[in-house]
Amino acid sequence: MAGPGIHHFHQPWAQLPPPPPSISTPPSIAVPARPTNDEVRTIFIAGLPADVKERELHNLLRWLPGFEASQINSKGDLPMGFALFSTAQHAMAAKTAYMAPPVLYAPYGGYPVTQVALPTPAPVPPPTVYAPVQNTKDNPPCNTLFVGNLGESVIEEELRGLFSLQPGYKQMKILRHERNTVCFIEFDDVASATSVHINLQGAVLPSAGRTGIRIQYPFVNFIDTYTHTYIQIIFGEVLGQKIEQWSQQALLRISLTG
DNA sequence: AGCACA
Repeated sequence: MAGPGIHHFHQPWAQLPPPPPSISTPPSIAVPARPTNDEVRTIFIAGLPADVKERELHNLLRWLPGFEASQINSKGDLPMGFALFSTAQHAMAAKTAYMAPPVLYAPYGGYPVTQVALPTPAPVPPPTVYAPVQNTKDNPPCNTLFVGNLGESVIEEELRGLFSLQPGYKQMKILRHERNTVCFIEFDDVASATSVHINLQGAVLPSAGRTGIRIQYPFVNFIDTYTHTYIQIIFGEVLGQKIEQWSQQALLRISLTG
């Protein structure tokens, strides 16, 4: 359901002249039809993906207090977003909300959980048999390993017993499928994962048959994905004039329009 | 080759 203000402000906004295509000429959008006392209640958002949808911008902003409406101007080469708030304070607060320092993605650690003492898996003697493994297509190193070629008969306790003893081990997840089983193992850091990647490559687990396990880095490295997802904020009294800048990579640039 | 947790 749409916010209460979106319908109310749709008409006046639609009547505005189309905002100019360039950042150098600010649109006169902060002149809503309802009486104001020259407050700046509008936030200007640049750096949006070229295919951004109105709905996506709305979903991004709708939770912010005082949010009334948003719209996208796709006339220029890059889309620009505008968001209207009920007061200047709300607009300011919205800007501040996106100023929050980046939350570095912490796998499995994003929210508080009650620690449950799991039974420590029985330690498994280090594998003595190794089989050659072709690992032609691997992915960039990260702190998590993907393990395949485990066979159908692999015993989870054996997997846990082996990997949980490795230095830097954090946790692992085993995915059992119809015909094969894979698992992910998270370590404290890339170095720990890398040494396991090297040392246990091709290890033959007693329960896994005669072929060695294949250790790879996963397709998707969420740590990289999230730590490199910055939101850049630029404030400007005049649109496009940088006054304060934060972060290195831009997903969004949010300015106050005047 | 089989690739999750948010």
